[in-house]
Amino acid sequence: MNEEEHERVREAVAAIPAGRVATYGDIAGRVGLPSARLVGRILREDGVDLPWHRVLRATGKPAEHLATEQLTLLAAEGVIARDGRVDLRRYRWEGP
DNA sequence: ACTATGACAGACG
DNA sequence: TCGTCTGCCATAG
Repeated sequence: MNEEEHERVREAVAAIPAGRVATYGDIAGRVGLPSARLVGRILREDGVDLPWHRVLRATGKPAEHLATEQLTLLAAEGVIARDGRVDLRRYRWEGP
């Protein structure tokens, strides 16, 4: 991993509008990373100061250890979760 | 060099 | 729709 990619991932995440969400895979594809796992790794490192809570799994469920807080933050922006799962068809951000 | 470990995703039954 | 299995790829030990 190089700084170049970290930087683009941060931009991509920062670009997600409030009230919308994206999946790890969406971000990976958008910045050209080969695996969605890498996005999670990057957010684990410098996710601080970014709207990381707008990034979910492809299933609409957040990562286990973050579930509670992440869903709270999303709810505060109007993103409602059903049974701990967000409706991607409705909130997914497809870019500008 | 090898194995285990994840903020993951897609295929399958 | 859900649980499981397999592929994924950088890191750590």
